[in-house]
Amino acid sequence: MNGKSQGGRATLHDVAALAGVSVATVSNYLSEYPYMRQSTKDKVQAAIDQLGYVANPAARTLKTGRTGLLTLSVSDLRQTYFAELAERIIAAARYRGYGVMVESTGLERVREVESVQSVRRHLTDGLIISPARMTASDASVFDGDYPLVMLGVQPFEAPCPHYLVDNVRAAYDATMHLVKAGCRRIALVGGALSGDESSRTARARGYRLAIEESGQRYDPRMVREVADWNSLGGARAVTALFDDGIKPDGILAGNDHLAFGVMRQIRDLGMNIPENVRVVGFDNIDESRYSIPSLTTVDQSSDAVAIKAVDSVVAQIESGGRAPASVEYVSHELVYRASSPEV
Amino acid sequence: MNGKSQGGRATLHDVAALAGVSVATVSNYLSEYPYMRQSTKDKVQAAIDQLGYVANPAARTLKTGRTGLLTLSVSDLRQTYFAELAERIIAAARYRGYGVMVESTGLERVREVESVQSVRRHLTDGLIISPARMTASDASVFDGDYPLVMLGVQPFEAPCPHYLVDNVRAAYDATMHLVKAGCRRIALVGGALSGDESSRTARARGYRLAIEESGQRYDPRMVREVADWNSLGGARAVTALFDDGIKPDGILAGNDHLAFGVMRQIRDLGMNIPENVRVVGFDNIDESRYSIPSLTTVDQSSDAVAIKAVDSVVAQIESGGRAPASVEYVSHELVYRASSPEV
DNA sequence: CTGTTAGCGCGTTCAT
DNA sequence: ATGAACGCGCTAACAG
Repeated sequence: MNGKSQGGRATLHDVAALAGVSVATVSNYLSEYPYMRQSTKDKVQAAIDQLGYVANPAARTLKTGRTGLLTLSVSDLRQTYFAELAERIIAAARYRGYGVMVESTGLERVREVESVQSVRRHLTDGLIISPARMTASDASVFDGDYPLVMLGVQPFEAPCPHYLVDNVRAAYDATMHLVKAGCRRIALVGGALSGDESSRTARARGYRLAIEESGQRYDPRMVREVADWNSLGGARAVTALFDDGIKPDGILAGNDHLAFGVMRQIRDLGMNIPENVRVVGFDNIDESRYSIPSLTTVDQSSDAVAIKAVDSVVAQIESGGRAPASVEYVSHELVYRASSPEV
Repeated sequence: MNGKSQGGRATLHDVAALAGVSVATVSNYLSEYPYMRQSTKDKVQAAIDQLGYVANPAARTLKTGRTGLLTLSVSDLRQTYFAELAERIIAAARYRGYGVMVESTGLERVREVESVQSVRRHLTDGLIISPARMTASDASVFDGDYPLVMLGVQPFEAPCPHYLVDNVRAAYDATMHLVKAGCRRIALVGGALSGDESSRTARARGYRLAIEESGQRYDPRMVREVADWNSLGGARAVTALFDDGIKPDGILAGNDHLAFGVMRQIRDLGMNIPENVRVVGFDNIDESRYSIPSLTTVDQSSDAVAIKAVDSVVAQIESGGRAPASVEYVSHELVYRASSPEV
């Protein structure tokens, strides 16, 4: 009862036996060990072909401690931003020879915490996580020296490399653009005035900064929180604004889906974009190029984020441990389109 | 130099040593072996807690042959349909105790074929794949008895359980709805008149069937192929139709994104939806509920697909092999909204 | 240049 | 009810 007979799967021993060499030789061949006679190589390759041999990754992992897998933990793949990010991270990982196990946590704190287990239990070699509900009190799950990269605004200091867009600055820039374009009553749809530090609160701060710096009066009623970040949420926020007697002439939306709804409602109220109301979104998702009108939006270069994140985890994996804490703001850029042309 | 000392990770031996029992006892405890003295259990648990012991999945995999992972292979997560499908498959797998490694193949045949390797090499326990570019000549990559589920229309017979929407029927139903609503010049944006069997060709057949059966003249110029399935592609197809002197009063789009672009262009040409032109989409993505006007579309119940797919692979994994070939059409349903109300 | 051997950490007999 | 010992398939020393 040798390896070959059970399960039909050939092992290194089977290959070695068939080729008439030792297992070490086969292993050497597979790791492209240079000092080998061509005739030996040929024999081994022939045996491999004949048996259809493929190495058992579990055995390799047990020996080397590497799985060749990364974990990506995001809150919801149905959010276009995350889908696009995941796509790019998978591509970047693939390019470096890694597979990606994707965890989706549905904005639930417990599941965010649980999603860390895959690395901690060594099911994967490293973790890229963009938590949305974890707080400083959960930070202990990041104890350890496993490779880790954090993405997005967080209410705590990440004990690892952390890549994010400067949301305060991005919202400031977007708001300033509206100011310069002549808007005097600028609303923020999807910001948050209070609560744990998040992209929502950061954007609200940037918005406020720009409003005050430009000498306009800051009015908290101009900032609308939205529960569901889809078009409907955006449309409803617009309705609420007008119902409250506030008539904005410029609207910054928390993401592009909200902006689509905002634009829809503006038009349904009989106003024109950008003539009566200018609209700016966040994320620059593919669809923002094709909306009516096409959407001016803040590009967060998720492509750059993906590459930086993967490069960093992979470097950590190869160096055998956690990299020191650091914060890097990836560049953002306002992409001008029809909903609020450059001035 | 016992296990504990290297890498800081506790092993079964460390736990056994600390608890003063043998490794087998600890293993028994972990597998909830019933015949055990309470005092022993307590000692073991105490040692586990003290050491923060977690089993090494690689060693377990080597022994049991199970990884607890599935592979999901789709063409592009940026396509909303796949993002939503992936989200649901991850949720269904999670519910059954499995993780999901996601492969994105970017509509490249080679990468689709490569994505099968993760199961074949036993990196994961089973594969759910929705290939878009593979042909019958690639079918040999599915040789073997590894757990496999196929999704979507394919130009070959899948050697495994296969779940898909009856695209011919769905397109037929959608087209018939337009016919019954009084449309006399119905166009198909995103169909394909020739080429390998795919959802595009199937939908074109269903469309044609309905047109001919309803006594209308079938005109191939009414079927527009589209390279990029986004709003812009849909808008351009509409422009092309009108440029060719064809003035449709009903348009069936290959997916919702195309439909959004179709609607945009219709409106930009000064026509109203649904008064002048009715529009129907495919997929029922979240956004279709919020568009202007909201979109009548074919729901493919990707939730049902996800659950069936995961249930099937898991059953195959647990039974130790490939399930026999079978084709199951999951139900589809026309969701009526403003772009073409029910008649 | 190639072969021998000792584990990686766990599950699982078989004794006791 | 518990322990001893082997082997899953592979890699990495080291020996020759």
